[in-house]
Amino acid sequence: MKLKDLAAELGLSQTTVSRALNGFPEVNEATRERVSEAARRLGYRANVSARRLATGRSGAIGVTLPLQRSLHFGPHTSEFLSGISERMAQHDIDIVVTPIDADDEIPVFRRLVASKRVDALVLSAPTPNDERIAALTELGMPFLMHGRADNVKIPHAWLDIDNEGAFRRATSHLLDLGHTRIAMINGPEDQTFAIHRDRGFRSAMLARGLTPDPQLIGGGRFTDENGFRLAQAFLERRPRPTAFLAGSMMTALGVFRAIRLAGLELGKDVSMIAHDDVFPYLNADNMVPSMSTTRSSIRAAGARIAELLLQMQDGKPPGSIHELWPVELVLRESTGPAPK
Amino acid sequence: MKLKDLAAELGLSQTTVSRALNGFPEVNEATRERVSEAARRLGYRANVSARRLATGRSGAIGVTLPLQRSLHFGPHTSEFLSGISERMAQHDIDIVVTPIDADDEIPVFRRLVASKRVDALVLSAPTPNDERIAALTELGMPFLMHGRADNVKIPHAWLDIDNEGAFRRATSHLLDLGHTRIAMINGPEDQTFAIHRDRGFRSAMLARGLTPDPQLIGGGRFTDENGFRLAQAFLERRPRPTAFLAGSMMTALGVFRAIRLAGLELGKDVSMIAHDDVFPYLNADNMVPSMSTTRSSIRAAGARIAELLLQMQDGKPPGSIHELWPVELVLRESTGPAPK
DNA sequence: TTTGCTTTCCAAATCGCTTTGAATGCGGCA
DNA sequence: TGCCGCATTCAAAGCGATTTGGAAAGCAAA
Repeated sequence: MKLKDLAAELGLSQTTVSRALNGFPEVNEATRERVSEAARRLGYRANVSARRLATGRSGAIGVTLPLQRSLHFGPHTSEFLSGISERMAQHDIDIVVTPIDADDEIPVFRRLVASKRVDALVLSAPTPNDERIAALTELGMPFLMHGRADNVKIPHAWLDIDNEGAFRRATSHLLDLGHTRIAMINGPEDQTFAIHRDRGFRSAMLARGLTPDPQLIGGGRFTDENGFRLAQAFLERRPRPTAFLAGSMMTALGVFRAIRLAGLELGKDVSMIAHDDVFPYLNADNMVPSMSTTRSSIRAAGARIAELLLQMQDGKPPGSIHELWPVELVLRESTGPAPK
Repeated sequence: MKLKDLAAELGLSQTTVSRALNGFPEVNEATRERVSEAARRLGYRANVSARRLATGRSGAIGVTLPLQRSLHFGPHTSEFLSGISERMAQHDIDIVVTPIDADDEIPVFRRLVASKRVDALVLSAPTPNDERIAALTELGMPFLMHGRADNVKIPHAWLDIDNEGAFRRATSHLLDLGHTRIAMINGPEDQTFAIHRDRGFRSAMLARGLTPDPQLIGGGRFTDENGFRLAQAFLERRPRPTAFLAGSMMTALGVFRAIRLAGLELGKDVSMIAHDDVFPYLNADNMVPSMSTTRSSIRAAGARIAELLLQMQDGKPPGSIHELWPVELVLRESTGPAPK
């Protein structure tokens, strides 16, 4: 069943049928109704390839799946994709996942652009001087950055959460509770979100006249293993830290284990605040003790990114799209007053 | 830069250029070389929409992202997608993720088919009488099931892991260690993989003349919360179970917590074997105690599925594609002899 | 009746590729 | 010389939509 058939069936021209279905004003309402009804009845759907060729737009947006970085992007993927795709499906826009080696991103972009495979891209995990921004801008490929690159002057769209503010507040709270030896288990050092968190942590400490102990700061992948190793090392220092900041729920699990293994009790001997991206399968509320977190739904971010991309397609200039989301601080049982 | 331009640049016809680039035999090697060189130099890439329209194939395969089921599919997504997409990228085939409400899958399939958006689909999480199989077969849309539907006679392609065998072996091993009160924390009861695991568990028990205690069997989502709740309830029974089988690493985390909270030691007072899909961010080896697992890489499954889909596109009949992967039993510290 | 607008619909061009069917050049053979 | 077969190359016809530039019909005003 193609447009031609449908038009023949209705005794109308392809033009009219096409316009009727695509909501053009110059077609009689009665005709439009008749056309839609027939389309529904006969199960007609426009061949997307043909439409894409004719309109010059691919009707798809690309989401890069960084293979190397997948170690820390991993568990986030499904939530993020769900958020984006649910919204896009309503607009009949495809989500194409494109695996990318961190090594040769730019050539891949070049190919994507040349083949007109996607109308826009969603990038993740920016570094401070992220060179992808310049590359894509030059190639004329619209994109939205999930996160922020710090030092890039080129105007571009981004959506980020307030990592710095979140960790400043979390740190301040721990300081309020009397903790002074606070350990920080951050993410990969080259990522801006980790840098921002570090900045928030430090500024809160400095505001109280405290200097963060570099021996109590670690970074790396968001794996439980990494959390465990770092926490274990930190706990061996004397005086030992009385509180932990963890960059993700995965690392928090590892820290948790290290604390227990050291014979300490979380929420009493040691406090912890972890960042929570709100995974449905790993709930901070249901841990024992329940985990205090800085919370921001990555799924919601995905949905919003979809919305913003749609606006960009409608002509909204990328340079005007900057969203910085506040992060909730949710206090639960894993934080308590510093032991005397 | 389009085909026409490239052809003009070279002083050749579009036909020849197209054939040269697509590896047809009837073009002179010298010409082909000249064409490829020019294409490379000028950064030519075929417009995918045009190609798709001309060939009638979409050059994309769809991966359904079940929104409801995402609770247990969630953490697997990125690994699975990476596996598929890495392989497909080499063939210039897009991976389109399609969010699907469990409620109205069939209409979505119908639309997918009508719009010729994808050439094939990957389905996940089958139920015993999975009605998607009949629907897609009728619609003429090729697909590959990740998992198996039990009672469906229609020939179709699938790749599954030997859940029954895995859990039979795991159970047998626990029995060998002297455990007889074994608790089982399975997945969602309507899913075949959960049913198969249950079957493996029961058959191993029955083979030793033991009847599984229905009070020690639970199912549900693969969340740490669910694992925790069920394990806690099971541990309150008397006599209490001395061993656990957990359906996923997420539930295992919950079970772990419940065991600890009950003042018991994993690997000594209580044993556990969990199923491990090999997430890079949650490593059974690095837990304390390290976790004995039934292990099967979901990423490898994704890669293989991509391979099989390619074979299907080359004409291999779906009914001939059935792969049942063995599952490793990896013994670590979480399993020990049953306490006296 | 003619003219000038709307409203509604249409024929044909176009998007950039693949593919069919035919043409060209050339050496070999009768 | 003339014909055949082979290796190459080409012109043009699709693929199925959108879109441009009218055209026909209906109606009001001149």
